[in-house]
Amino acid sequence: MNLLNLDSLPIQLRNAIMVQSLKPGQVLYRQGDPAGMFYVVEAGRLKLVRYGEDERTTTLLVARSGEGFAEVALFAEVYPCTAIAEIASQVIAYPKPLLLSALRDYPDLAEDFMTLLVQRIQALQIRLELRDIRASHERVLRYLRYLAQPGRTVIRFDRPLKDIANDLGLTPETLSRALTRLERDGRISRNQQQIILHNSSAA
Amino acid sequence: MNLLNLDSLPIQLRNAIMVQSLKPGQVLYRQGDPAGMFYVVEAGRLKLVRYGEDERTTTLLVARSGEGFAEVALFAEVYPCTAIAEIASQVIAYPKPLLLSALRDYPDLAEDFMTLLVQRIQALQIRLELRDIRASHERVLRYLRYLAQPGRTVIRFDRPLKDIANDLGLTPETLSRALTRLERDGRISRNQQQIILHNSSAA
DNA sequence: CGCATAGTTGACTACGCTCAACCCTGGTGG
DNA sequence: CCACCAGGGTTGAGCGTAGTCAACTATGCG
Repeated sequence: MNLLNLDSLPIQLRNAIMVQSLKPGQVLYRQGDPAGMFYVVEAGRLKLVRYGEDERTTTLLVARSGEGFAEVALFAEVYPCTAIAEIASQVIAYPKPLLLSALRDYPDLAEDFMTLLVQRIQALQIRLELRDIRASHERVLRYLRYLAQPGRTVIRFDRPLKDIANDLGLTPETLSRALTRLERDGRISRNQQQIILHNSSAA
Repeated sequence: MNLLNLDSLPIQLRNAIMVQSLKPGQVLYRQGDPAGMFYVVEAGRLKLVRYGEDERTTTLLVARSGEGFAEVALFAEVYPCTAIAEIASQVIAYPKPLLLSALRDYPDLAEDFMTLLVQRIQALQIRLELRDIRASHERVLRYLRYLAQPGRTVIRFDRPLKDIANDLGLTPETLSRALTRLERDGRISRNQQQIILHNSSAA
């Protein structure tokens, strides 16, 4: 039983899910809206952002095809962040009360969900750890190594560098300079959208 | 049923728990050790730190009396961080396989555990959001407001400022200067270990 | 073809880090 | 009981680096 595998779900939950299509830039739900659904990305890409005061925005998560999000909403009254489609996307919506009762009734499903939560925790911890690296080029390098699949050394960004800069807590200019510096120092190579890591223990 | 309330636990789990005492500075488990236990702080205070390369350390969590930790270990082979007692402490240890099977058997317990995981996610998100605030004094102010109980305006630190500085991604010097600046600007007052927030919507 | 946006590069600024000295407190031992 | 010491906290001076603002290029889309 798996949240991402529709056929494996209990029938009453399976029957209650809905599919929703989103245009690029479309908002799925807003920070502060009553929390009614849990979502899984069927296709496309969404981002979850929190708006602080004075224009600052923090991207809490980028959810890609096959990934779930809004898990926090199951245990809260309102959504703590805003979900926006970065590109055209389809999402599957699970009504909160039904999913909650399914989690009570099916330990397999609950275990699956807990695994999701734990992975989320680990991802956040890694991002936090990244922020402790002061030097921008070192931070970027660590980020790249984290992105690279173990063993592989090539990375292709599927979203604008300026968004990645924001995730890393840098300005686009600083990220750009960090990348050129890493290239100058021979730590990476770049051709068009592709980045190749060099000579390093890819963590 | 509640993880933190021993009497509410199923009997086979209740019988398996162990209490352990720790001296200040003592290590409970180390990053990389095989993950065998989940813990709850009975008394005292522990910190969970990750060691990066070149001396950097990230404090992932400070667990106080009544709080659980090492939840990630239930879904991993090894502990991803090191747990150290900051002061003399007692912890309750739950053997991983027993707790896992209890989570399967008792939906109430599982729900309780999921709530814990979600709270952890939210806390990490808040810390990440804090890091997006560049100006040190604004970051510190937000942190203070976050620490203050809703409605209350007085904060008492129970651990050294240098540790707090590290949590905030600042040096002790910068934190010190940020606090004096906030005081100079009338945003806070200080007397000995106590800080009072002023004139603000305490978020 | 023109516009909007992303990315890059440059010059300047500003803020946090580093290193250093100093104060203060608490603990220890003579 | 006091002298000494260790560690935390504060303050100062100087430096380095990321941010800011600006100009310019490249790319994609209408």
